[in-house]
Amino acid sequence: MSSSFQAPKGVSEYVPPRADLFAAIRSAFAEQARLAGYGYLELAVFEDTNLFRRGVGESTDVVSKEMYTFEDRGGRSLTLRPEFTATVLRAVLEHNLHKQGALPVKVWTTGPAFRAERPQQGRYRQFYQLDLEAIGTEDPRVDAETIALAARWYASLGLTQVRLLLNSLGCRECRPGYRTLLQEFLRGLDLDEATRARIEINPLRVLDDKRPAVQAQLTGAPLMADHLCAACQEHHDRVRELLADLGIAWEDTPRLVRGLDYYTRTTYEFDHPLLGAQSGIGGGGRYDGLAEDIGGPALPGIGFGLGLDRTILALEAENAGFEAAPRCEVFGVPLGAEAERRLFALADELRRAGIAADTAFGGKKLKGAMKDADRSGARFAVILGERDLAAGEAQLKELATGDQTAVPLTDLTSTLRERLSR
RNA sequence: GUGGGUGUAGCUCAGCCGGUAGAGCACUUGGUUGUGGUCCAAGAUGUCGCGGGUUCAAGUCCCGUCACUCACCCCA
Repeated sequence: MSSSFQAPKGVSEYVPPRADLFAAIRSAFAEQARLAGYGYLELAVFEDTNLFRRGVGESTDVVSKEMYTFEDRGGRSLTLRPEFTATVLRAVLEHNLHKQGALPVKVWTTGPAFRAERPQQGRYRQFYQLDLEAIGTEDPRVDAETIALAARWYASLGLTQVRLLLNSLGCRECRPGYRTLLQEFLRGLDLDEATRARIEINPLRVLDDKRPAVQAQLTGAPLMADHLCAACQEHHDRVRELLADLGIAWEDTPRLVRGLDYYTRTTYEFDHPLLGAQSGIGGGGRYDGLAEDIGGPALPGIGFGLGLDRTILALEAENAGFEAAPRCEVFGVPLGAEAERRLFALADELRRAGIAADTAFGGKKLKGAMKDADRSGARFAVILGERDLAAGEAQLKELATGDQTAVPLTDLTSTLRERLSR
C-alpha cells in the first residue's frame, strides 16, 4: 500500500542499494578531482532566468522549450538550472575566484539539474550531473587534463566500453564564415519544416540529426574541421597530441555538435554503445566567449558535465562490477538483554575502529537474528548468549563457510580487525 | 513536444471466446530447547494504475487519464 502521492513525472529517485552505488561513484569522482587540484563548489539550484538565456543561448532547445521557469513572490523570473556551466561561471565571477589565486580556477560541483522533456530511461526531468571546469586559460593542456580526468573516472568504475568523440567547433574568427557556407549547402537539401527552420537559427545542429534520410543528404556537407583558422587548428592538434601522450583513445567526429551555444574549439562527448538513444553519458568543451556573454571579463574556459543517471545505467549494462563499500561487515546476534547491551556497545566500538557493524533489533530469537545476519551481507556474525557471557567469550562465525570459534570478549575487536584484513 | 508499446502480489510475469485472480522468486511460521544461507511442510499478501462507459456479469471490450517504456527530438 503506497500513499496517495507519487514523485512528479520523470524525476529520477534512488534508494538502497542503488543509491549506495550512486554515492560511491560520486565519491570516486571527488577523489579524481582532488588528485588533479579541483576545488569543490556548492551552488544555487535556481538562477535568474536571464543567466541561462544569455549563457546557454536563446536558439537552443534547452532554453527555448525545456526550462522550468517560474516567478517568485517578488515577481522575479527564476529558472531551475538546466545545466551547470553558466551557474559555475557566474559563481566564479561573483566570488572573484579568478582574482584571488592562480589561473586557471579549477573547480567542480554536483547535484540535480532540470529539463522539461518527455521522460524515458536515461532521460529525466530531474537528473544528476558531475560538473568540472577550468577557467582562465586557453592552454590546450587543460583541455586534455579535463578530458583525461573524466576518462580516468570511467575507467576507475570498471567501464570499458566508453567512447570519446572529439571535434573542434572553431572560434569567433572562423566559425561565422563556415556557418554561412554550411547554411548555403543545407538550404539546397530536401528537409522537413522544423529542420529548415533550424538551418537559419542553429545550422550546426542539423549535422548530427540521427535520421538516415537526413544523414544520407549530408555526405557532401562542408565540415568545420576543414575550415578552422590557423590558431584553432593549432589548438586542436595540440589537444590530440596531448591525449595521445596520455594514452587516451578518441574518435575524430567532425559531425559532432552540441546543443549549447557557448561551445568553441574543443568539443567532445562520452558515448556508451549499450544505452540506446540516450547514449551520451557525458560531454563538454571549451567556452571562450561565455564569460563576456554573461557580462563578465574575457576569461576562456573549458569543462564538462557527466550524467550520473546514465553512468549508473552504463555500469549496469556492462555489468562492470563496481561496488559500493559494504554497509555491514560484522553482525551482532544477541540472546537476552545483557547480550543486547554488550553487542550494542561492540557495534559502536567496531565502527570507531572503521569496521561496518550492525546488530539485530527488536528482541528477535536466534533463528530470526541469524537470518538478519545473513541478509546484512556481513562476513562475520558475533553470537552472544548466557553461556558465552558466563564463559567470558562470544561465538565468532564466518557466514560463508559456517566456521565458528569461541573468542574471548576482550579480544573481539582486534580479532575481527585481523580476520577482516585477510 | 511527435509517433508506438506496456501497466495484474514486494519482484519477474501468466490469465484463452467477458463468468468473480494465479505461478516462480521474495516474505511469515514450523521441522531445530542456542545457528543463517540449502532442504521439507504450512501460511499470508492484490483497490488487476486511476476514472467513467457497455453488459446480468469487466483483469479481459470501449473512452478518458496518469505513470513507465521504445524511436524521433533533445542531451546528461
